[in-house]
Amino acid sequence: MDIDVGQRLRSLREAQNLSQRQLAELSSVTNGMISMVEQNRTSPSISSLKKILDGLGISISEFFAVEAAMEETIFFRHEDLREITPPMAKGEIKAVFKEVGDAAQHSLQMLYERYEPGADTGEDLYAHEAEEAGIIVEGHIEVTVGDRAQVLGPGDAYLFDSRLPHRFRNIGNAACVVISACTPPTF
Amino acid sequence: MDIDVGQRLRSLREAQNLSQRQLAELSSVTNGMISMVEQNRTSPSISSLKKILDGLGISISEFFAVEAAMEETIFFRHEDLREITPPMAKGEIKAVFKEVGDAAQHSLQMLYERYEPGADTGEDLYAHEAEEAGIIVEGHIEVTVGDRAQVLGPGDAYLFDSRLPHRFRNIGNAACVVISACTPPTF
DNA sequence: CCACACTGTTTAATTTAATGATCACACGCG
DNA sequence: CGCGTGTGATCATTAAATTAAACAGTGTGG
Repeated sequence: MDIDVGQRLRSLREAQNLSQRQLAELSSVTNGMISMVEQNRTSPSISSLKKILDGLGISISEFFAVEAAMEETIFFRHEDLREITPPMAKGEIKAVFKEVGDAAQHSLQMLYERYEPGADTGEDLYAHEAEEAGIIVEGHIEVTVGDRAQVLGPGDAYLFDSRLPHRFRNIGNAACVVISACTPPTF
Repeated sequence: MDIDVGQRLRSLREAQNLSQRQLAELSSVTNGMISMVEQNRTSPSISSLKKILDGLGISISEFFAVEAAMEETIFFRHEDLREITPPMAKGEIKAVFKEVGDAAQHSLQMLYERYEPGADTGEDLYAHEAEEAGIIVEGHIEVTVGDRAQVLGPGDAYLFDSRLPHRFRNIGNAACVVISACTPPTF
């Protein structure tokens, strides 16, 4: 599932009608290297790739932006939701999840989460650029995001950037059910 | 607006409680190099960075996702959710929504939807590429997506591409509550 | 107290990327 | 043809990434 860096770089350059030498001038790298990279004869360092992409006016994150979307299954019975509860937690987390072999690529993931009294996810830090949101359906739960904490009850909601460290703790004495979503999936 | 590759890599590794050597084992690179990269003493090649990120289970594109806004509203009391019920529907739809003036840009929208008996959204078709998912919390509802229809109950879920025409109808005699999410916002 | 396992860092050798110049081909023009 | 200028690819050299092994620090337990 590798992206062909060389191929992609070449088409980006050609899309701007630049020659390897012109781009080399804009990028402060040599045309020879651009040639090598486009042929995948060398794997450029991040710093070098960044120089080249600067010349193209493209950011690294844009360069690596990928897209894919194929679907089939639409409806999911509750017993078909995939159990993805982390080992340490009291409670359960179930995901709306397509089993389709290798390429189950979605931009949205929906979770059913049930936290028993005392459940604690611990601090979590996801790398992925994503947003995470949820609505409390039943019970109460303490949600900590970054340095802010709050106890939420039925109907309350949260929405934050997934890269912020976050933590869920059921500090009450009844189970708590949360329906949450994040984008993109982090698995 | 460079992101600190080394620092970012380190926090990602630590978020998974991995030592440099453990990650090295998973990544097929040496622990020494991981040390160097984390200190920004070398700029890894794309292939090397990819190996390392493979060991962390994250993709290059995810890695380069840019840092963004931090200080924002995170928690939402139920009475603060914005009412966005379409005029014709029986029931209500409330959105987790930030009022912040101009730049309320999110990739995820979370909805609390309540359908009274007889409620019917009618056919809906959104032009833009997005995904829509939901989990039924209470009651039953008939969900039609494209040419497929199904009656879902508590705990059941759905997930589909927003470009498919879709429709929700409460054909029972009790209210139905659905928590749903879509990405990106469609308003 | 010493040995052991673990952490991250550093050093020296090797492999590889990156440079600057050259090569080879194509096109237009006198 | 013969020359100038453009393209991308290639060759030796240099600079840098990468390796493998050693170094230094922190517990932990016999």
